[in-house]
Amino acid sequence: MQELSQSEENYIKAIYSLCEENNDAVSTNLLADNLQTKASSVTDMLKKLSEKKLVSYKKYKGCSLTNTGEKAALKVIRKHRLWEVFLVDKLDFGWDEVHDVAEQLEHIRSIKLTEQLDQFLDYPKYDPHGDPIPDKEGNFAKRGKTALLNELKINDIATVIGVADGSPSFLQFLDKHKIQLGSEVELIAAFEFDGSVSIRVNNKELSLSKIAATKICVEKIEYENN
Amino acid sequence: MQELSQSEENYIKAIYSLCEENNDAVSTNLLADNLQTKASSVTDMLKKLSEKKLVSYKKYKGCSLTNTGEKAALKVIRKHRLWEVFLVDKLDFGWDEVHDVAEQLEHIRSIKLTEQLDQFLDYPKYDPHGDPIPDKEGNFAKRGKTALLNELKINDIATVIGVADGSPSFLQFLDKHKIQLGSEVELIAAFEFDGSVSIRVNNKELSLSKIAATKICVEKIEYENN
DNA sequence: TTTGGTTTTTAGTCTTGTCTAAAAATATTT
DNA sequence: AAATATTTTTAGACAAGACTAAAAACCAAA
Repeated sequence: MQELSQSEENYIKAIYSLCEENNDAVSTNLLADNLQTKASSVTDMLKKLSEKKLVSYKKYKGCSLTNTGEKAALKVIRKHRLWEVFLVDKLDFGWDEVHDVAEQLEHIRSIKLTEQLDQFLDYPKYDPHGDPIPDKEGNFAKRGKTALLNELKINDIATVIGVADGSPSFLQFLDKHKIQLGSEVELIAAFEFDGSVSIRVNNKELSLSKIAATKICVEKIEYENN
Repeated sequence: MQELSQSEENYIKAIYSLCEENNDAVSTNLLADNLQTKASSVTDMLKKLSEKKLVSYKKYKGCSLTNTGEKAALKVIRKHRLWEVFLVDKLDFGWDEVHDVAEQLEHIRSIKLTEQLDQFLDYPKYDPHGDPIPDKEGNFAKRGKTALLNELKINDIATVIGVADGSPSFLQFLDKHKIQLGSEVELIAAFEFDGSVSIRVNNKELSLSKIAATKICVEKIEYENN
């Protein structure tokens, strides 16, 4: 597998995301918009990536990734998301501050670095935004049922996988209650009159307002099947 | 302070090191050698850096850093060495495996990243090779007396700040005996007939061969003065 | 101080990735 | 289906950073 430049990696990554979103070939202009560059630059790069068999591209018809290209994209995405976890979990970055730095760190070339980082972070399955982290082979952890905390049923147990609000005040709030990525929570009660819920976290009971509960993304843990 | 390209940072860093070493202006060829590039490329870059007032350069006379240039160099060196500590301490890299990766990581632009990393690593003063880490303002921790473990006197207490051998077998040896960067060691006895020593580490006594003792760099902890 | 050798600089070219302006292809509207 | 609008591609240029080959400056020895 050939070495890609940072620029090439950025294109591949953007194509991957846009393809997922639109379930379709990606247009030149959309890519240009996304990468904050000009359409003509995109055309040039698409030719190059097409040469390298990373992208399938027909003039005027937009582009999509080949298998090889997709693998390359997943490698970059894996690194990006692992670094995001690192920044939030270990360096106390806010969930909203991580993107620009991760955008740089994702291009560091070292397989050992990536794998050791993964281990150091205890093999996280989701990044701080709740997006799944591909494994070494590019497979996503098949994700369980994702929901907001307030959508759980009584006695459901779930893992915190992200938040829908990165404001400092909310993050401080979570911090105070020791709710982190990966925390296990159990829904004990839900109160209809104000939408608040009671949960068990860290073996303690905690009451959350509706506002708080709707901002916490969780993945239900299923015990019976599989 | 202007943004520097990776290439510019590499030049500045090299000039800094070579200036320190030779206590003199750095010649074009020496720089070219050091950076694995050609003299003509160096000349081009020196002109550019001279423009930017980072380097003082007179044709045919070699170059050295201005104050601004030195500050810039120390920032890069700070990042490089912090990342080295991270890789060795947290990701279990061998002391000899870190350089290439740190060479990439040192260019990541984020003040917050650097400062949080510093805190996360508990404000290390030396990197795994025993080189001092400049602080935010570019000041080195004024270093205590550096020595090899076998040069200590009986009852001396010192901190492990590096090794002179990065081979896997030696690193495994250190690992087994729980000798790490920052470990405190006390010399209990030195045996002349074979050069071996007894030390206390982690509240246990341990005997080291002469070969091992001469490969461990330490900094003596001085209690009485200062 | 002149000759020869080394080092450094200049001049010109290349690659990567970008840009603008203009041309070509595709879409949309009437 | 013709006219117009939009999108995409081409053509040509530029900046950064590197290279080769040749010229210029410096150094050292006879």
